Amino acid sequence: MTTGKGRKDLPTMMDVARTAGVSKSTVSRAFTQPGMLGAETVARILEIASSIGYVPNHTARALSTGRYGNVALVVPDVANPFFPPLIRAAQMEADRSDFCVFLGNSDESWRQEDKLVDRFLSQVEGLVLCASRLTDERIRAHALKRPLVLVNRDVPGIPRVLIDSAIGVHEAIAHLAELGHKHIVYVSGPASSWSNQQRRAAVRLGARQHRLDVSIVAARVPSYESGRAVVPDILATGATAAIAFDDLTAQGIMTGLADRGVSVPADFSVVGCDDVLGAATYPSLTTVSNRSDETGRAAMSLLLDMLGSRAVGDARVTLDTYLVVRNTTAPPPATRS
Amino acid sequence: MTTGKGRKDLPTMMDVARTAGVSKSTVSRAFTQPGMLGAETVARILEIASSIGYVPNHTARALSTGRYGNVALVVPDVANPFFPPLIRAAQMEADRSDFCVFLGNSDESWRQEDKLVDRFLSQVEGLVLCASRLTDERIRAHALKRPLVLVNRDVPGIPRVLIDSAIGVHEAIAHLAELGHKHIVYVSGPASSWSNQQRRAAVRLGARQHRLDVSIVAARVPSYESGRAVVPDILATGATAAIAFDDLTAQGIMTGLADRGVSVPADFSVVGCDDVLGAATYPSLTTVSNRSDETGRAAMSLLLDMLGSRAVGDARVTLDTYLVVRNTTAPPPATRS
DNA sequence: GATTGACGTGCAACCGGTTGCATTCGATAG
DNA sequence: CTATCGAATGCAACCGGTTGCACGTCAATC
Repeated sequence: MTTGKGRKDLPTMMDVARTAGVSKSTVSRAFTQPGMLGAETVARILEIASSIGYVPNHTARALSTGRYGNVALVVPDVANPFFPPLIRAAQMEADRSDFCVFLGNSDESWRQEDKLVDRFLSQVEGLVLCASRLTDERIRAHALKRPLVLVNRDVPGIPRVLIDSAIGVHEAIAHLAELGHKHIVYVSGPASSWSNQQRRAAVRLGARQHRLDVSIVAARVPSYESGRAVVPDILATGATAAIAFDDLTAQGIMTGLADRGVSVPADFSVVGCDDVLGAATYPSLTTVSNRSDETGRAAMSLLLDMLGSRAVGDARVTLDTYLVVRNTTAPPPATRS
Repeated sequence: MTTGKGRKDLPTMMDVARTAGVSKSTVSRAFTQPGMLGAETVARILEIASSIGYVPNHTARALSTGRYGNVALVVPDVANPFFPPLIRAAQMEADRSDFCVFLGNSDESWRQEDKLVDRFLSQVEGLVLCASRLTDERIRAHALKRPLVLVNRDVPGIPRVLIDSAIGVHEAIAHLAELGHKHIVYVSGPASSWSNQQRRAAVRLGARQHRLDVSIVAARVPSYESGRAVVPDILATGATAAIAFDDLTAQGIMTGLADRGVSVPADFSVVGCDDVLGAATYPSLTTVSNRSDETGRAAMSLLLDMLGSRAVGDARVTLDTYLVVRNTTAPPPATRS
């Protein structure tokens, strides 16, 4: 009655061999090098195998060949909407090559991440670390043991895939400048984030080129709440438009503005980053889109290339971003009428 | 220069044994049954081990013990916002017991799901299948080989964790009735979905109890777009409030209503399901919340219990839902002064 | 002083595959 | 008729651990 247990006794290669009247080796070869065997032998073995529900044991195979057929993917927070599309794409890419993927959630902690990597090391052929919290040193140490690909983390010598926000941010600034804005504000994310640093720099540069004033307001963590919380600071700058570190922050800002009777985009323009919300906000959010799915796919693909012994050298893939104009940007109030 | 390769040669147990001047077995025991060895022997071995960077090989251990230390988690779509919190919670729960988790994305296809399960079988101790697309028969077959827990899928005899929307939906209806609504509409999701069937039934029952008229409008797939698309149908029913299959659909409906100049909640009330958007919409969405994270935790916990040989019998865990009132519900226009 | 037992450790088989090498056998060549 | 060769298959070692059992040592017991 109990449903527990029932494990272990999966049929083994010996079971197949015995009922087929051949040796273990032959069964093995029937699966791995059918060409080496007689055609009808192979057919018979496969037939028997599937009839008794035999599936080669991944673990045993891995032990003897060293080819685990597994890879690991580690992210800081599965629930952060930026990651699911990335995870999904990486997943499917690995699947195309019949790899199984371990998922690790570092919970924003380098200790946890280090623990996970160690746990994974002995059963994967390679790993992808997203926005890793580890030190360069630890990353290099791990990369010595197994092929490693980084996402949004730039460590020279380690293959990495980076989302280059510069282009999209420049487009956003050009867009705002064209609408007539003269003073904008960048609402920054975590100081330690590579992406944040890059975006802030891009805003500064872009603003200079378009002769816009730029203020910086710090939202400690990237979230809806913190976006909502910094609205007073934003309004205090006198700016007429904001570029937020990410969409969640932008959305919080929109709510905060609405609470104060500031209408978007009539009175104030808002631009997000990451495009994780699609057109789902109201008004729908103008944002810098970055194809996080493509990022995941590229990283996994790069890793698989390394596993295929195709040397990738000091790969540094960057992915472009682009502005998606929706309905939260408009000319500043002063320009009207 | 190339960063590829560098795999394999992780230090082995023999390496440690050799430099420690002991046998393989002793090293093994130093890790698994330290109490059986001399205290200083253990200390020395562990010291040497960490100094040469030795970590026990998960795969080899699994092969000889049959305890893989891995579990698999399969979902139809990682990118569906309902799943990430669930995945995250299941992840962390497994981690507490030092289990690694494989993530599988069935891509809404039973073939893909079946393939993944077979791939996982030989390297996991058990698996959690979320909203499985497999037939009862296949599920039972797999459950024979490895402990299996289902989420939002009700197969008698197989342990399962189900989100019971009934309570939350009833609360929602009571809430709408109290506000003075007389005619509501349920915007349904996929016909094949267990959750959808349950929610629709709950709406029907609740409406009867509160003597409300209820119409059903079908949104084929649960998405922002389809929600937006069915707005004309919704308005055609003459209802003054809608309960949507999920939050994405609800959000699409809100946008569709706004496009037509129908103001929420002044002219029309909207209630979502799943609470995946938090308070991030504007106006913030009243919704039936369901703690998908707790669902993931419970399912993984149940699986681990089974692995611990604690028989769980024909477990059928149901999780309650509850209404979260935010700003998309208000009295119907007619009721107002 | 011999017996007993606890303790610490080594030996070797085993988990379920893979693979280099040896073996068998029929066919073709000489 | 025999030497040769290639195709098909078996043997056994190995991957890196785990674990039942045997062995040796030393102290407590009679």
